[in-house]
Amino acid sequence: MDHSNINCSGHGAEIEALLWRQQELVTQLRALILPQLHDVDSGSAELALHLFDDVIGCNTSVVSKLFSARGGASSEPVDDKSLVRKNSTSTTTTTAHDDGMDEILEQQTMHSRSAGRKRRRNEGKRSRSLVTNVPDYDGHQWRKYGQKKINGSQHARSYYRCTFTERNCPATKTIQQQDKDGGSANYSTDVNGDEAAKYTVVYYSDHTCKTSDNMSNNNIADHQPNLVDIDFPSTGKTEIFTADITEWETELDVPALLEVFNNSLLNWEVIC
DNA sequence: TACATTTGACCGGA
DNA sequence: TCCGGTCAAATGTA
Repeated sequence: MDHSNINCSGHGAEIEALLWRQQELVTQLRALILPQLHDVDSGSAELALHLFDDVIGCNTSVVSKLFSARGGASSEPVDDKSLVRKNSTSTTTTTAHDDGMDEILEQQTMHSRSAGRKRRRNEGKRSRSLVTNVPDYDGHQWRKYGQKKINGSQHARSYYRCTFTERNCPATKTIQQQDKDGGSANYSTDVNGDEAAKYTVVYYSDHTCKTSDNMSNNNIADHQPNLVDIDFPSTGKTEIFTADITEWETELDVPALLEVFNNSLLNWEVIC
């Protein structure tokens, strides 16, 4: 891509938004395909997961490289609070009590608690928010570590972290079902005409566990991808991509998949 | 028995 | 003081 052709001051924001939209759609496609693919061939599912993550990673890099020169004005959907959070060094001072043993025990308790606590909140972490009907399966393994009733919301928010925290994977996510009375726009209808609940999913940080976990369990040597030719009419070129689709392409009903994408059931939104 | 989930308490930022 | 994110003991489950 010729970066010089991108006018960041003009259409930059629009291009950036489109790139993020693309990324969210790929994420959506991943969530849609992987569960089906996993039932057919877990090996292919793992490879597809890796490919999807690579695509998303490439997209993120493109956005970062193209717009990093805009003085940090990237519209990457990060947590707003992180932008206004000051770099405070103040610490909470413990009120001094003179209650002998009780105070010592209390201080020890307080110390052990605070020492065990890691950095609070998701300040400074990258975040990506989206709305989906299928919040659970996104190709990663999550462990729920909390649930909280949120003010003004009918449903509690669930907190998840990556199962592989022992590998220092910092990825976390929150899932919150959208309120039903917030208008029909927040609810889509499924194939039966029933209202399908929509969930706001916010991902924090990136997975650092996937390469060691997902790929190590599969014999990549036995999983040689096939080459796929894709024509680009705009450039007149034919690019060769690697993909392993022969094993599952017959299992997936592609026309139905496209129809689903046109259906409001998968009306994803990007929350910036 | 090991691992996952639930849930009330704790903590820190606003 | 309120609110939301996290901790960790209790509980559930395979």
